Parts: sequence; C-alpha cells; structure tokens
Amino acid sequence: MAEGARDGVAPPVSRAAGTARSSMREVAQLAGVAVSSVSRVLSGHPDVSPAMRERVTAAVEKLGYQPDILAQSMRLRATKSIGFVVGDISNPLLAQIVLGAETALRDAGYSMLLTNSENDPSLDSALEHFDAPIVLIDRELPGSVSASAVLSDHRTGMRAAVGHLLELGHRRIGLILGQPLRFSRERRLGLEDAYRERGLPPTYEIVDGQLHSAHGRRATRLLLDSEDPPTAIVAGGNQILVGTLEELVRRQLTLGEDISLVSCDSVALTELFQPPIAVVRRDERALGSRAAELLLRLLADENPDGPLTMPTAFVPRPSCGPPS
Amino acid sequence: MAEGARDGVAPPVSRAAGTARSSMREVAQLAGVAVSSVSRVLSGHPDVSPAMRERVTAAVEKLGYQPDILAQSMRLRATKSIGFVVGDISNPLLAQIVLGAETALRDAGYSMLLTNSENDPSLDSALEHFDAPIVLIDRELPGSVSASAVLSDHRTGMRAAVGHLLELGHRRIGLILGQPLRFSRERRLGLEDAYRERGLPPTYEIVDGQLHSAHGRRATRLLLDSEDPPTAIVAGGNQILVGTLEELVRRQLTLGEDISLVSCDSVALTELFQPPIAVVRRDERALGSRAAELLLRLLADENPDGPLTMPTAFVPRPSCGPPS
DNA sequence: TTGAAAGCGCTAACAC
DNA sequence: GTGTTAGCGCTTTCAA
Repeated sequence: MAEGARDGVAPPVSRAAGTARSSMREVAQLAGVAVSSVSRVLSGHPDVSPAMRERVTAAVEKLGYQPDILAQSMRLRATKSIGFVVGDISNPLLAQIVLGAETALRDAGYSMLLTNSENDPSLDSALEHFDAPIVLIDRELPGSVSASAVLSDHRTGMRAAVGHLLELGHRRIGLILGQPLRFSRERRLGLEDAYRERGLPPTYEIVDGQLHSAHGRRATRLLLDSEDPPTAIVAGGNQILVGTLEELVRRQLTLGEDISLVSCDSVALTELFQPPIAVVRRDERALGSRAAELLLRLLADENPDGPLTMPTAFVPRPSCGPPS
Repeated sequence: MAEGARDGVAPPVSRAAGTARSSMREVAQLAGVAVSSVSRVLSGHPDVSPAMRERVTAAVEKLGYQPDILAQSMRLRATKSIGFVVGDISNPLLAQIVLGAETALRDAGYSMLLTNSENDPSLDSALEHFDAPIVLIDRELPGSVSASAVLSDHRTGMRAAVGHLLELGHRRIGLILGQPLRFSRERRLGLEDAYRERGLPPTYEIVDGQLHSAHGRRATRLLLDSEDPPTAIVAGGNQILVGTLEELVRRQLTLGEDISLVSCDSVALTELFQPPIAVVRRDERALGSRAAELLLRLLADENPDGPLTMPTAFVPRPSCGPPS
C-alpha cells in the first residue's frame, strides 16, 4: 500500500484544469439526443425508454461526465449542505458533537460547512433573522424565535453528582459555572435539588464566569482561599476543569483525599488523570447526530416537534472521597 | 444580555421562507436601471457614476437585497469554499489544525467544507484524479501526483527527544509508531540520528502499528514484557499516548522514576498529567493556517513552490528522568 | 416517450 | 457611463 493522504485541504467542487469537464450538452450531442432527455435519464425519470437510457448512459461513461452540482443547486434552489457554527472546534467536547453531526449528515448525502464563531455574541441576532431551519444544540434563543433544539438534561446528572458528594459527607461544595446560559442554570438547579431533597441548608458556593480555563483557575483559587473553603469542587465544563486542575496541582492537593472533584463531560483527561476524575457525562456524538437528523427532518418539511432532551449521567470515579 | 446560541446546525444558504428574497432584477426595477448596472455597482466596478451608485444602493437597502451566492458561483465558476478532509475531527491534534485552517480561510472570505474520512484509504486514489489544487498536511502522495504540502519536521524534534533520553543515561528506548507513513519514517530517522551521532549501538526497539490507543497499549505491553524491557518509551502520537498511559498506570509505574516517557504533540493531557509529560511539539494551528494560505495561493494561480516544512521542538518535562 | 424552449440569478462582452 | 444581450449548466413545463 502506498503513501496515505487523508488530511488536507482542497476545493470541494472540481474545476476545469487539464481536461475540461464535459457538460450535459456534450453528452446529449454525443448520444444524439436532447439535453432534456439526458437530464431525465440521470434523474431517474420513469418515462424513458430502455434504448434512450442505454444511449445516454454510454455517452456519460465515455465522457466521464459528472453533473455540475452548482448548476443543479441553483436550478433546484437547494444545496445539500448545511452550516455548523461552533464556538471553537479545538474544544474536544464540541469536536465530538461536530463529528456526530457530520457523520449523520454525510450518511444522508449532505456536506457540512464549519465555522468557528469564537463565541461572537453578534451571532445571536444573526440567527434571529435567518430565514431557514435552525437547530440549536444545548442552547436557547429568546422565546419569540422559532428554532428547534437538542438539549442536554444537565440538571439530572448534576443532582446525582452532588448527591454523591453529599452522601460522602461533603457539605461545603463549590460549583464553578460558565456563562449564565441554559447549561449553567440547569447545573445550578441540579445542585440545589440535591441539597433540597435531603433537607440540607444551602451551604454551597457558586462562582459564575466563562467556560475558560482561566476562569476555572481563578474561581478555584477564590474558593480555596475563602474563610470556609469547600471540601469538594464541581467544575462546570472541560475547559474550567483545566484551570481547576492546574490550581489543585499547584497546591499539591491529592484528589479524593485532600479534596474531591467532579467535572462535566468525559474528555480523555478525566479518564486518564490519576486518580481518574468523576464526571457528569453525556453522549456527545449522539447530541450531534440527533441535531443533524432533526435539521434534515425540518428541511424535509416535517413537523418540528418540541426540543429533544438527551440524558446525562453521573460517573463516580476515585477523585471523590469523604471529606478530609 | 440574552440567551446565547453559538453552537448549532443550519443551512448555510438562506432559502426563501416567509419573505421571498429579492433578486437583482427587482433591485434594478426599483432603481429604474439595468441589472448590469446593479451588478457593476455591487461588484465595485470603477466606471459608475455617483448618481447611479446612490440609486442602486438605496434600492438594495430598501429591499434588503442579498446576492445569490449560488448564482454568483455558477457564473464565476468558483465557490469561495474549500474542502477539508480530516481523519477524525475528535482527535484534538487534528482539531487544532482544522481550527487554524478554518480561521485563515474565513479571514480570506472562504468557507470550509469539513469531512471526516475515518481514514478511508480509498481517498488516496480519489485525490490522485482530482483536478483542482490540493494541499496535503503532513502527508505525501506517490511522486507522480502533483500536490503541494505542508510538512512537519518530526525528525529534528525526535532527534532532540531521544538525545535527551540518551543523555539521561537511557540506552534501551522503545519507540511506538503509527502507520508506515511519512511521519513515522521521520520519527524513526530522528531516533536513529540520535544514537548514531553519539556513536551508540542501535539498542532501541521500534513497534509499528496504527495511530490508535489500542496499538499504544498493546505495544507498551509488548515492550515491557520483553526480555530486556526499555527504560524509556516514546509514544509516536497522542492517541498512542492514551494507550501507553493506560498500560503504565495499570502497572503502577511512576513516570520519570520507574520509567521515562515522551510523547508527540502537546495536547492538554500531556501538560496536566502528573508528572507532566515531555513532548515533541509543533504549532498545530500554524500547520493548518499555512496549509490554507498555500491553497489560497494555488487558487490564485501563484507559483506552488515546494513543500513547506514546519519545525518541531522537544519540550522536556518531568516524565523523563535517569533510568532506574 | 422525446424535443424545443424558457428561465433560475448572475456577470461580462459589446454597443451606444 | 449605461443598457442590451448572451449564456453559465441545469431542470421543467409544454407540444408534438
């Protein structure tokens, strides 16, 4: 087997270079038929004689004809491609979601146009004025805007995670959240649920901020330096975890002994860190593929039915232990 | 600030929904001019009177006209979009490269069509018959095929890494490689260089395989269970590292003491693992952006000049110590 | 069952 | 400087 060449960049639509591409007109000419007949044969129209089908097919083969997708799209007013706007593809969580969506779309004969939004908030208003189907993933838009969505049930997973910590005996738990968006709200609610359903007073501490490692680090420092520091920390995102971990390592705290730690979303780091880090996990690829399927259904004018909610689950790991 | 909505899927080309999109003809009609004049104004043609410019602009504003990209592309025979084929976007190394490329392309007004090839080898032959510019990233195609490339100088970084281990006193070093492609060959050569330039006999062990964690794990087991096991292991890729790490952890070996470890490509895991893992690193985002720039130059018919080689560097970290 | 002709929305000669 | 015209490659009436 020769050299591989799987990663690279290239224009998607082949443009004429050495050998000029043949058009449908040329195929028709060679076959001695009308272009409309060629079109019919190629689009699988029922009313074509076998003879015609054969002549056209032969000419197509001979010329190595490939339809011009651009012309087709223009004529049909549909492109068989969709756009995916992601905050930052280098975030492993988002990469998994994108992978799930891209695979599902490819299976359906669609292509994905990827854009990194770098979390530009101006996109919100852009989406509001967009006149085509939109599917949001774990996001919500102001009520008026009609957009379908695939959401994660962060609340349930977080309730289980905090419940686990409470059962271990922790009472002061620090929760580090990102932007005040849906996922943060849900996580907060999950934590509150866990305290409430045990009849415990709200002796937790919540730090809002951004889904960035810098925030994770700052918030962790803040929590640990407070008068009555938490015995357990919950990092509300994989980027936050990075910062939190940096700070815990810097202070030479041993997870599961000196302090307990739970994170959200099971990225490679959480599984391989020693000790492994407990997480609230979800099926990221499924999140992407379900979103893709939903969009395809919307494009096919099927009923939008309400937002789809995907489960999360708490995965206990040795980073959690009784308070020291 | 209201809800956010940055991650999601949607068709990239707005299709008529409630409000029908206006065409250039309608703009022309409203402005009382010819379509060609509208076209000239919009494309910034120099020979247009200020009066004309104003009338057209007003009509455009009034109708909220946006040019039909599809029609434009069809007419100009160019789409302002390129395709990026990646083995698996959920690999953080590749995600960084994609991010670099996408950002550069976006800055140039291009869009990226992303496809996960799942390392399908049939793509190789597809690329060979592709009649448009191609840029390979850290890959080579059989000589005959003319494709530009951006390559990583793995050899130099690996030579430095192995040199470091040799200086620490290691003599039996195990190198775990992926597929027998360019990057593996280069890494092997780098290791050989390090031994040769010190006049040392080739007392290393090289295990070929795939860029997968399963291979990393199997190869690590193989190396450690051999008669004369290595005192240092070099993982030739971030996926391989995962497997290697799993096996080392399972055996409760302490990095930098019981065994030394070097990996390739500085992903989050290598920095946060305790102790941090030494790596041969490179600028992944630059790799992507340079590839994008190269492709854009090729599309502009500029000279292709030979493959561009990007540097790698060894980053020593505590996972390396003297042999036990 | 097939062909002729119109037209998707745009750009680029070419004439005026 | 501006308008008229042709046409990119395809699909789809409409007639025959």
